[in-house]
Amino acid sequence: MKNAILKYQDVALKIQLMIIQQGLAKGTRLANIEDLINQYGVSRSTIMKALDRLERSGVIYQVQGSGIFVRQLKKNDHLNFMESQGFTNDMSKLSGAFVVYHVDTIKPNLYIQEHLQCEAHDDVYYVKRIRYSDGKIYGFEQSYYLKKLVPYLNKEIAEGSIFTYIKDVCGVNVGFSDKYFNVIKLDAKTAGYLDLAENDPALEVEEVFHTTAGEPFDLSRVVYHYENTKFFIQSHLK
Amino acid sequence: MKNAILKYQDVALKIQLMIIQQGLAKGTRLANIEDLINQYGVSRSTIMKALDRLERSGVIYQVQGSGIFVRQLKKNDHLNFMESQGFTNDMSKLSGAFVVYHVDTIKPNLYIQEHLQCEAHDDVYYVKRIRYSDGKIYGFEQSYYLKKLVPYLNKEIAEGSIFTYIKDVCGVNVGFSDKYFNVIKLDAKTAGYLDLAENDPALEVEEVFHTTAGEPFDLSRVVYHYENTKFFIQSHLK
DNA sequence: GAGTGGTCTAGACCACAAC
DNA sequence: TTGTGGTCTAGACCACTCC
Repeated sequence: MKNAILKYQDVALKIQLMIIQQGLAKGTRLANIEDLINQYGVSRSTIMKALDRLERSGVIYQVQGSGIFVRQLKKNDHLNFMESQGFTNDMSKLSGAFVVYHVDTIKPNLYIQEHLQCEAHDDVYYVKRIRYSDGKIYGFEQSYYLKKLVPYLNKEIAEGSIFTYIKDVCGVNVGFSDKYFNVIKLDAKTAGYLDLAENDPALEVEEVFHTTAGEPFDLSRVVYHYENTKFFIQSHLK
Repeated sequence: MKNAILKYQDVALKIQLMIIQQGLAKGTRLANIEDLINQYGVSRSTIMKALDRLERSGVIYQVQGSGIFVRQLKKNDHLNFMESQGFTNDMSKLSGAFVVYHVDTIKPNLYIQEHLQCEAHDDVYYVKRIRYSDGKIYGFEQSYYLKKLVPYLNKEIAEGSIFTYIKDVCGVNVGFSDKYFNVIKLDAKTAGYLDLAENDPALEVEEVFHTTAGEPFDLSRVVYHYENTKFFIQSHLK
């Protein structure tokens, strides 16, 4: 038995739902903290924590001495770069699918060993696939999963959300990730996968995912199609 | 008189400093919360808030039931994509400089009006400049600042950190930003600024900065040199 | 000055990890 | 079972905005 409902998560969810359902426009002022306390029957700190979460996820912004306001500008044609997990992210809403080329068990080379903090004899799942959506190619992914933490994987699973599987079935708790990215000119082979020409531009993203316990379990490299993918990040500098 | 030292900021800073000064490696366990409370003479909540900040900025990670550990993997050749403000960001450490082409007062077109939520008659500063560092071109920036909030700007100021100026001199409190980006093929003109060829790849980042009060004050478009810039983000999915 | 968000405290209790 | 981080409370007081 895990995941008891935390009050601040519950409150955050309800406030967000309320904003969406009522279709509140950007800049709309919400109830003040005192009212929220009474409305949800929780302590001030709990409300503050809920609001903190909503603020960091870009739903609201708080202005000291003034109020709490709706932020909310969702560009549906842009991918949320912070919430992309390996590949699955927002696109789950779309009608997309994967074409899976490989799901193999391999021995990691030095580069993979270093990033996954494992030994040469440890088994690693190698997944190679392409993400489609609405008939468009979004990107080409090569991923390495530590078998120690992800004991089983096959083509069928890789045709859906691997992360959902990893979390729900393997019981892996995803904690944090390091994301490195840069722009490249495509080589002939990768261009072929993306249905683009050699030397066409692309965004190359390499990411290492860690469990909440700090163990790396997935090294992922995604090359995104430059015409079919746009990204956004809502950041908070306060 | 503003910016009284907040305890949680102070504690966060001291812990981070300690990690750096002692050169603690990734995975090193820190003192437990009880000890931190005694060590810094503050309440549990204050410690927790300090740790929360450090966790979100990628310095540490906390594992329930186990401890607090150093995260810290700074790739110095990568720019922190979350902390890049218009342009200034981490590079401030470098020996870099700007070449400023324009600092003009203009009337905003419809596109700018919409993003800065202003009227056609409002004055806007238009800044066009290039970022150099170690003899390399990092990127080409075009920025629009609302004169209402940034009453003065000139070429000399634009040769340094505009954001530092805006914060310290104009008293603008930077709150949050919306960042949109994608990969493009360079047009001839922009390629010229970056010392690249037409159709070479580039990362195009458009960002709208808001004050803590939620007012947009800067619309910025930066095109980064694909060979000279790499980025990283340390994210927290918990 | 009234109203609103932000900081800080002390302490109870819960959830998870390691032994 | 013990230790450790995480949640939640009630309440005092501070900092800022707006009238």
